[in-house]
Amino acid sequence: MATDQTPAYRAISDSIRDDILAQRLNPGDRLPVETELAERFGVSRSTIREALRELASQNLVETTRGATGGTFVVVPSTESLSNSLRIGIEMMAASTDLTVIEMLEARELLEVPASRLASKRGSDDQLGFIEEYLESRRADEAEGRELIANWNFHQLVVQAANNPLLELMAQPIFHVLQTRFAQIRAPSGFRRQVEKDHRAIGEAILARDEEASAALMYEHLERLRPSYKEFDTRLGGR
Amino acid sequence: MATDQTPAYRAISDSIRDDILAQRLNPGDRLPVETELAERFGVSRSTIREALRELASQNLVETTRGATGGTFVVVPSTESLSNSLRIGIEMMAASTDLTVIEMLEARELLEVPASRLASKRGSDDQLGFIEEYLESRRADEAEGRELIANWNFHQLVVQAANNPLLELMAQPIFHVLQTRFAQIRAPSGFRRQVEKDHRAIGEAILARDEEASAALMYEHLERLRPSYKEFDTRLGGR
DNA sequence: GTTTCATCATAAGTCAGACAATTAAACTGC
DNA sequence: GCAGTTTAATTGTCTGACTTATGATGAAAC
Repeated sequence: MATDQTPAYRAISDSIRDDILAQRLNPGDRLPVETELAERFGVSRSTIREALRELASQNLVETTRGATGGTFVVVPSTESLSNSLRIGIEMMAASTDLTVIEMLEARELLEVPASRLASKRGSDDQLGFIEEYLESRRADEAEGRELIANWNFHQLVVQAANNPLLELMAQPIFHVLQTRFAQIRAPSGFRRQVEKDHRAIGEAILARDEEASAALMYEHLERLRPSYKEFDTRLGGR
Repeated sequence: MATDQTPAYRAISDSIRDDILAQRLNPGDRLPVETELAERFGVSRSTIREALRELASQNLVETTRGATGGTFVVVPSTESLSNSLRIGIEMMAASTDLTVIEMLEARELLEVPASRLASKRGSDDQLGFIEEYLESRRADEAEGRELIANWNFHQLVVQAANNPLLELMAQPIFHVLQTRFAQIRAPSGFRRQVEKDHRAIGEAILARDEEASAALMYEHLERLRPSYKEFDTRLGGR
């Protein structure tokens, strides 16, 4: 006799997830309280709670305590999704499943078009942020400050491309590469080159020159490739 | 006095997640049994279990029952990650955060280079699968069968590109589009065109003609765009 | 010796019921 | 009206028990 196999909490979280995906439950909706869910599904409250924890960590629901509390369906933000994806990619990168070269390839694939799209349809505000960034970097450099927020540039470009999926995918890859990279002191010549590239790309975007910005982004990432490769092997990379 | 705010189960899952990401716990490692974790963290077993459910649904750990059971750190498979991502994208698409056009844009961004890469470095096996697919479709058509497994083509191409990240990202987007699309009966002329495009792309890949396959994939997706757009508005899309 | 089967030990899965903590709303007194 | 207090609702946590799945162990059969 084939027995259950899948634990009740999993079956329940699957069932509720289906309800959400099929839009029988919509963002903002409040689920019944835990005791009622327990009754409905014919299980104990602990089991229900375990099911809800699964849904919560998939960014499908949120719970709050107190009188007006409860469990609510949420629409996952780009940020929360991006974060989950980042963790997954980090794990894959830590095992042998994913090389730095592959990450760089994917990054190029996303950011070159992102640069083009940012030039094409970035809002004035978004381009303003890029301009601000360039200016603040110029100021930093004049005063001999180190690079702190180079973190921002690629993020700003991708955001300006105005496609949430692009942001969602590019962000985690960039973050993982950046984190690995940060463990090693890059030679100052390298960093200067990065600054220079960023400025050139940024200015092309500000001039709304799609092809130039894409080409410059491509060159920039290609220039990065050997360095990443080297740092990778130094880290005992694969 | 600011009290806890974050529940214990969250704090604990965060803590264990940190251990995993910092590689203090590695794939294959077994966590202590629940009762021992409970002691260590000074909480009850239920709280530990809720923390573990969170980690499990992020594909960071797996639990099995029985004598040799326990909780094990796993490296998330492309498939499980892809699946989580799909759900997130589905949710975003169901709310107003993500349009079909944006998905199609992202898809083009991924699949055009994927086609190029597949031509360049797809293994003989991978190209063999594509060939098989084309043949089976030809057979279907000869016998007047409907399209069943057109589902496969794009998947095969992306896999042949041999970059796990590409697969990870392209798959969910494709799947979400496909699911939406499937609700509507496409005119047979449209489906015939799709078949024709697939064959042309596939043959270019088999000939290892990078530029041709990329160009054909681009044209193919561009051809799809107005149809998706139309179907989208018919569905009350945004 | 090897195979087959029953038993056992171990770990997760589930349950019931209680109490604690948090939160917003309702109430009270001024 | 307003400030402070009470209260009700809901999740958070604990305790301790029992159930179920599953590999290991050892005994019996071949």
